[in-house]
Parts: sequence; structure tokens; C-alpha cells
Amino acid sequence: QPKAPANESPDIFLPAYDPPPIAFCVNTGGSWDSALLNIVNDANSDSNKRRTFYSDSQSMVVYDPYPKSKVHLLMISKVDIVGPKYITSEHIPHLQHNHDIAHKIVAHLKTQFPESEFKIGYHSVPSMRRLHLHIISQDFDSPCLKNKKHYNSYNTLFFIDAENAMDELLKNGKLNIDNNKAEQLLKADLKCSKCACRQQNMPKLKFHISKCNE
DNA sequence: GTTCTAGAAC
DNA sequence: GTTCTAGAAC
Repeated sequence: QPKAPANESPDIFLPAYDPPPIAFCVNTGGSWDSALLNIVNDANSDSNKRRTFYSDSQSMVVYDPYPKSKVHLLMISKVDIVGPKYITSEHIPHLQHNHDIAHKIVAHLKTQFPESEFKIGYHSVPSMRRLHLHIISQDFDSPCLKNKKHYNSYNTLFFIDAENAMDELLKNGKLNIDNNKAEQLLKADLKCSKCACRQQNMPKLKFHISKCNE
């Protein structure tokens, strides 16, 4: 009977992707930028249990309450890290754990969504406190995807792929984040993620993507 | 992060 | 006149 290599983590149980109604996802109390903190600090409330996709001692994965694609999960660190700017080399094992779990989740999602491609990564300047990793399909077919900032935050270098984050962290001991550069990236011209053609505005982009994805 | 809406862009 | 963006929110 073959044994798994020692460095390979065991299989984990993952449910079908089945997001709860929006009402379950609305946060109460605190300011909006603390919404993710509220989730990890009250992980066992009924509404938070319902929106949890996966949980372990280091992190929890929840359905994004305003998904920007058909499939969109957030992996929230239980470790007290405000965001990418605050990651240090001390956090490398934690991030490796998260990235490993995220890849397993993507492999699992691909069985339910065989047509979908997925990305795993961080927003370089996130709006909400507490480090969170996006696991998102690449269709951008969602009524919650409304403006240029939404789209560009996943389709420019504002989005830091997990692998790239880890490479930079191993090399430099931190992520180099330029707030001004990040702000400019969000204002960049709209380009289709599939064919790279330019689109004049969001309605036109969304229409184009719906055709380009077929 | 979202909602709302004034006024820019068409 | 209508569509669309972008800034305030106490």
C-alpha cells in the first residue's frame, strides 16, 4: 500500500459550491471595513456557518457576498495580518498553508465547474481589513460586477497571483506595494481578459465578455 | 466593500 | 434626453 510523501498534506473534505442568499451575507455591526474581522471573530454564528465553505485552525473560506464571477470565494486568515502590505517572512508557512488549501479548493471546484478557469490571488490594496485570498473563476459574469474598479482589480497587476506573492516574499521578505501605482491600475482602460480588445465602458465590456466567453 | 445620485459623456 | 461614471457617505 503506497504512502503519501511526508510533505504532502492530507485530503480535506469540501462541499458543493452552493452560495447562500444575499440576506445571509449582510454583516451587522461595526464599520464596513471590519466585515471580514466580524466573520472570523464570530465564525460559529448561524449566518457565518451558512456562508462558510471551508474552515481550519489557520483560515476560513467563505462565499463572497457580492461575487464578481460565477464562482467567487474568500479565504480569510485567522492570523492577525491586516493586508498584503503587512506580510513578513514570518508569515510564509501560513501563506503556504493557505495557498495549498486554495489549490485543493480549485481542483475541487473544477469537478463542479469543468468549463471554468480559476485564479488565486490578493488585491494589492484591499478595502477591508484582515488578509484575504480571492479564489475566483475567470468569467466575470455576475450582476455584482458593476464598475471599472471591480473589473480592473481582478484583471490588472492590482491582482497579485498567490504564486507571485510567494516568490516575492521568499526573495525580499515582503511584498512591494505602491499605493499610487495600484490606484492607477484600477483606472486603466477596460480590456477583455480573453482577447485583450479594448472596450469603451462597462456595459459594452460585459456584453463583449458574454460573447467572448462562448 | 456598497449605495446613491449629480453631472459628465454620449 | 438617456446612459454611464465617479465621488460622498458623520
